[in-house]
Amino acid sequence: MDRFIRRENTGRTPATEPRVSTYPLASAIAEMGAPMSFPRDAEIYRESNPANYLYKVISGTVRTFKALSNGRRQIRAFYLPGDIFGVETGEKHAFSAEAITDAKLVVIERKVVVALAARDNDVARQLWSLTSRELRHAQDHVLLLIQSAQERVAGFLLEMANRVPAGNEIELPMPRQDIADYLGLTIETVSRMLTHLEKGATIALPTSRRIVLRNRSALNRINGESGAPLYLTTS
Amino acid sequence: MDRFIRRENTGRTPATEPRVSTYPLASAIAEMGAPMSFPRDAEIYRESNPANYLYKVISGTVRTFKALSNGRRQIRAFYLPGDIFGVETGEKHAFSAEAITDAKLVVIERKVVVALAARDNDVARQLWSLTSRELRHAQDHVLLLIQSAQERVAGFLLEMANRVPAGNEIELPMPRQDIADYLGLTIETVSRMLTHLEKGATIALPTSRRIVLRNRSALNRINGESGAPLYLTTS
DNA sequence: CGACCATTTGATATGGATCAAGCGATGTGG
DNA sequence: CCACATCGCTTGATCCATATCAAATGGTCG
Repeated sequence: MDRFIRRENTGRTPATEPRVSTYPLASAIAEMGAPMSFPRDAEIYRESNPANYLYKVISGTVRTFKALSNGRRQIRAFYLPGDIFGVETGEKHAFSAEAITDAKLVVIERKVVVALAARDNDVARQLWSLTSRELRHAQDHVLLLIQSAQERVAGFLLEMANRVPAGNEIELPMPRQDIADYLGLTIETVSRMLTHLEKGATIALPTSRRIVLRNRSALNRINGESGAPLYLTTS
Repeated sequence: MDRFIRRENTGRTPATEPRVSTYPLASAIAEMGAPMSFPRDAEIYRESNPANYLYKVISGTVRTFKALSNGRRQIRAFYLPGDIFGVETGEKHAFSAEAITDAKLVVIERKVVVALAARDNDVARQLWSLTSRELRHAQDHVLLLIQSAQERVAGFLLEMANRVPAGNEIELPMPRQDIADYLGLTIETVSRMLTHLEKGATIALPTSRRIVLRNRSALNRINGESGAPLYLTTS
């Protein structure tokens, strides 16, 4: 796959989850998956590569994206610890995946999971549910993209805040360029919208990567529509 | 549901498909579904209504959309004859559905299909596959929305042309406003892009609803990236 | 300390929205 | 059957949000 990929010292993580889990997919990944580490900006897989593996994020952040002809890039999603990605509808990946920060993943062969799903309805249902999550996310993404720059940035912040339920402070793992490519804006516009929100006391920016939501209802008001994006966390 | 809905004279359509079909979902719908007619602009279901039915388009065109707070509207998809819609990930519809033209649908209870899926893996797989199609479509939609107005319109025309494999002439069932709401543009911009394409001899517009693709490769060039959207036809 | 990279800030350009009017087809009533 | 109202679409003029181009700032690492 890539020169950056290397197997961990295979000291299996202690099974903190019950052996007969209500989440058989999660257990399967935990028990049969291989831990792997990727340094910052390493490629995990590339668009049009065969989709032979599923990935679960243990630590770090991953982006999936599509590179466009004109050099632009469309980021489809960010995956945080606990998220599963790489579930493809076809034989090939439709997007590329890269580590945004140093990341630890657990990797499991697709065919193992598919075989499991054939025997175990719960696994099948969970796979289907992963696709559903992706669908909901893509639909929310569409909704974001038809809004103004202000609204998109507000929506993005709320989305991230919902995924990291750690109060009102978010540590953004990704650079401005990634946010811009996710929102279909330029980094300059993203930056301006953030400083504008800061001037309005809606957020604070202790550092460029750390964002304090000082007025969530104002953000929700800006965001207007679109309801809480349930998002891609493994239940 | 709605005052417009009325059952057909229940003369079942003759089963042209083999009794033991390779598409058990399609047969189930054909055999157990109820035919219904909707006049132009009739509501089929509304956002947040319980999602108790699946729908298959027999004739006519359907749009699904979300109404936004500011009066705007985001059209998610157009469904043509043969397409199945109404498959929801949750208990409630996330979008509303309306007939764009007079439309004949076949309606089947969700729980019937779900029960069938529990026994028949093929049905389950087909349901999953419907979600996958929707996902692919939503992803293609995202890709459209980050492009220029020119590119979006070109992409839309190619998408429609791929779905109606009737040569180079498309009969658009929807008004400009629907196209605009699908592409996140205004009707004026859509109109301008079309006349611009016409002036460049890329398309012809015998009537406002009828579009002749005179130079598909030029359209593909404008569209640039994004690969053929496989789209939502029932296999 | 100095180089580098990410981010912010500023000045200007531009694509698409908005506002407004005209046009053509369709349907209705006199 | 024609005149007129209506509706969907196109065309034109102007405005504005965001892109683009350019430079300054700040933070990080050798």
